[in-house]
Amino acid sequence: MTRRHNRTRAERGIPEATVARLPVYLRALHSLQERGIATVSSEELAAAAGVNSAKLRKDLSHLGSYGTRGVGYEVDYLVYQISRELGLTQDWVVAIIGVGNLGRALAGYGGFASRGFRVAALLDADPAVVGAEIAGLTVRHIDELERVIAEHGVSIAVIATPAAAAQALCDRVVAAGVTSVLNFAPVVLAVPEGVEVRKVDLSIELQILAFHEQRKAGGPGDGAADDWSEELDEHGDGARRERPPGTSEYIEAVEA
Amino acid sequence: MTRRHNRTRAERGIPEATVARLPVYLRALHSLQERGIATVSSEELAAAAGVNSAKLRKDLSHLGSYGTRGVGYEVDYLVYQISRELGLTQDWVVAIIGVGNLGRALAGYGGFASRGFRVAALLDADPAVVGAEIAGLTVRHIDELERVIAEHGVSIAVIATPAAAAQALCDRVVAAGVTSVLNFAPVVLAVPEGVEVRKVDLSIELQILAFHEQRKAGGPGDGAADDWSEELDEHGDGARRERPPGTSEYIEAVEA
DNA sequence: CGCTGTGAATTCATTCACAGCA
DNA sequence: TGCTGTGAATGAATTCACAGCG
Repeated sequence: MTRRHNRTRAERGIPEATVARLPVYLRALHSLQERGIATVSSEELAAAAGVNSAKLRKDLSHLGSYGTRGVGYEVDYLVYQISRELGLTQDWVVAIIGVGNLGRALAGYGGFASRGFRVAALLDADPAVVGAEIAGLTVRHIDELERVIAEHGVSIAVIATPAAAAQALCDRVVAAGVTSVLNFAPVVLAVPEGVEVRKVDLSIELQILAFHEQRKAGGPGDGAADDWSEELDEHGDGARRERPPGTSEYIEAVEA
Repeated sequence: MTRRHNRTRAERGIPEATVARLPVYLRALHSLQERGIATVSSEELAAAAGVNSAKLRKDLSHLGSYGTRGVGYEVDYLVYQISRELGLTQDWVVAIIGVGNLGRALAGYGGFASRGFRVAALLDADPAVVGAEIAGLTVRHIDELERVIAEHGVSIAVIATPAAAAQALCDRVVAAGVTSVLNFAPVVLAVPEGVEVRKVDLSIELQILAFHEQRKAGGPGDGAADDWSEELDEHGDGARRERPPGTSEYIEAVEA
């Protein structure tokens, strides 16, 4: 099935880097739609998306030839093509696992409901929160995970639990047939071939910012000696720097 | 200042891709520390971090020669070197702007406090939330933004407001001297040269997952016709697909 | 003419494979 | 011997620059 007429469609496979930018273009295009703009040039759209125009054109060329030379792109048409390419013309059923602070924020997040993503279930292990109604859904107990996934036909699981629980829950959702996972817990999840995991990690983003911030201030270590082994001796075997090391995992990513 | 003795340090500049992975290595190393493991090979550490060992070794080689041939890396030492490189041996003062669901989740997030990041202020525009105490901090009014930034020496701003407010607030924090921004609002922020912005966008992550999920199911469009202009005629100029387009921006990213 | 679409050139990142040191 | 550290090889992404079409 699929591929009926192959007009100009690039054969197989859009580069990952391009896929990651398509949602950004889509958002910029929606914003143009709202302002009633019907046509846009690569230069303008690129500016709105925060990339340069050559990159934008190359990205779009991977989807096909959807522009008009000398004119630009028709906004509505491009919205449709990108949406279709991203799979947003169909609905995806999402379950949120872990209804702590973050889980709640996600459950109430407009972005989920608004464009092809339907949050169908919230799950948690804490009896104090099971049964509560959040964002119009009743929180189910984690024991019901497999049943809930089958019941609703969940295809994307969002993991917003503490680090310690994440891998076991991931294993369970995968065993139950889910092949896409969005992970907010600060662990590297191991999954079998064919399962896609994406990770959102606040701590990592901050650390990357810190790196650049430090670089601006002039090189690493700022004041600390570069030679460590000598200091090790000073301190005995402990080898501690400014702060004592954290007691446990970096982050406990929310939990009710 | 800085660069005293230049031993084996790679001259200037660690690749971005490497910087983005250092926090992952660091977390894996912390986990090893907790388990009392003193030494680790590139193979083991790479497995824990979810990368291959050649990549890990090359990444670490950008920091210097911190391993021992035939043995591996000393965990404590490597933790210190990576921390220093990332700038985690000093404290960074963070302000969270927008105390909606997400802002609250962030304020309570262990990862901020636990490793060099100190949340010093919460700000919001909503009078109903200003003055409230959240995670041990009193929420200040957004009018006080500049004062609060100066007062606490904020160097990283976290923007967790609705999309519409984000750019204006970003301009203000930048004008107040902040050069690192972590943006949760679904907009592309424009900033002057020298200011670093990182973006966390839940909607984009989901869309990328949807793309891969769709690909597994076999090509885009799944059932929808590929030729669109004909359908355009059918529908008049509206050109709407399955769902009506969202009313406004994709996402309103939280707000009290 | 003004713009898109795209080969060619370049830069950046990953992987290979092994020399060299502990 | 067993590992790290790294040149060299490969592959991916970006950018350049312009041919070609509306």
